[in-house]
Amino acid sequence: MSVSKKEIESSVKDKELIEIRRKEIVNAAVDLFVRKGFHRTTIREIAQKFGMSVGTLYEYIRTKEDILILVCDYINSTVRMRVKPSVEITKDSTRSLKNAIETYYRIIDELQDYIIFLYQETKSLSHENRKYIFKSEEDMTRIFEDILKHGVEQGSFKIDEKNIPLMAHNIMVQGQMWAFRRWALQKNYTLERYIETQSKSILEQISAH
Amino acid sequence: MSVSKKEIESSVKDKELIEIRRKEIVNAAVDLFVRKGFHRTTIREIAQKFGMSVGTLYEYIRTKEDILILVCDYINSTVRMRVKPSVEITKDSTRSLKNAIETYYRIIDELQDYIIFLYQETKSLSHENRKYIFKSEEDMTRIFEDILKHGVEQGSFKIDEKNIPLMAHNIMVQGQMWAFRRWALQKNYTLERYIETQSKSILEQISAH
DNA sequence: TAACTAACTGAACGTACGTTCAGTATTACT
DNA sequence: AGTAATACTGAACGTACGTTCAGTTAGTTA
Repeated sequence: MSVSKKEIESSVKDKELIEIRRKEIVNAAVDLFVRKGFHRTTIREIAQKFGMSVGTLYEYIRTKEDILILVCDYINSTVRMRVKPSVEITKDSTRSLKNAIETYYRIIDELQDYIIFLYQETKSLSHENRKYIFKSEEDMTRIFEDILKHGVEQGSFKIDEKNIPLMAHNIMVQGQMWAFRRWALQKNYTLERYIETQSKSILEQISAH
Repeated sequence: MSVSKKEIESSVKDKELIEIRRKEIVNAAVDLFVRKGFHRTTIREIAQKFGMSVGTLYEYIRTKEDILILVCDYINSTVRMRVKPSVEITKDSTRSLKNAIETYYRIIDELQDYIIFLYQETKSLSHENRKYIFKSEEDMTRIFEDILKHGVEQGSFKIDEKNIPLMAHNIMVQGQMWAFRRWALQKNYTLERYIETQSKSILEQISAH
């Protein structure tokens, strides 16, 4: 689930309390970060938002960046946790893939503000912490890779072994695009149409004719 | 070319001098912004970088955001100015498209730091100014739309009229992805291979079999 | 009930940085 | 030469904000 949560230092001893308070922090921060951006949001606002004093807030984190890590981590695991259970590798690879795409794209639509936030604020993280985010994204990519691989083995898809990761990235980015290009896409297409069209053209590329 | 340059107020009268000084400002700022991000770069650094005093700098802009506008605008027109002359609509639509994709993707590779910067800092612009950036991006999209349209008319491509803009966006984003997913892609593929594979799968989707 | 500890408070600290402004240098005009 | 206008300078201003810390509250132990 969460990758880095446990690695952020805190001066509070009670592990359970840390868990609770950090959830409160994240809940308050996500909202503000997404609306105003990381830099424009102040510690004071975050603390105020859920009725905690600034001093106490600092008992649960070391720096403002820690909050950003918590938030990025939270967003990532939210997406992943929502995608994973609805994805299944069945015998009908085409159906599996279509289903995975639809699920993922719908979740992106729902969480589009979060997705855009990740695109924009990842760079505010230190090198070390950015790696966690990338890793998490690679995990997601692997979900699609697995479906593709399975389809190739079954003979439903025809993709050069070496290009499977690339294809997986394409599928993901074409979903995320729905969020970060919404100014163009959501003016001209409905989500349903978008999913349908993109699915079709993805399948066209890989189906073994 | 530049969209907003002329609309930023300046207390200096000499139009030509404004042009010159702003070029200096942009040159200094682009570099710093790309390396350190907009927020982390200070006015002082920018001024110092090309040996101008802070006071004078402020004769040519009103706020720090003005510099960001100038820089975003500069990056956009750089990309556009480099793509446009090498794109041509010939009788051989397939060749035209392949050529346009290769040109665009190579430029992205060269300017990848700039592309990533645009993705990340556009949000720091006010709503009004963001529209300029989007508009500029739509101009680029239209280049690809035109090639696609032409190919459809000629019978080389088979795309539903309504999906041409979407296809154009796909082509562009699959290029930009080379920059903002470099942590995954550039580890596993060379630029040449990337261009080849992506071109092929794009053409596969749209060629009239 | 005294002593100790853990959790919490918010005023105070320090500083970094965008912006201004009083003053200087340079050029143009009369 | 004297005046005015334009371009330039950088110290000074103000403030916003991340972080700290001396002190309070509440709970636990003995």
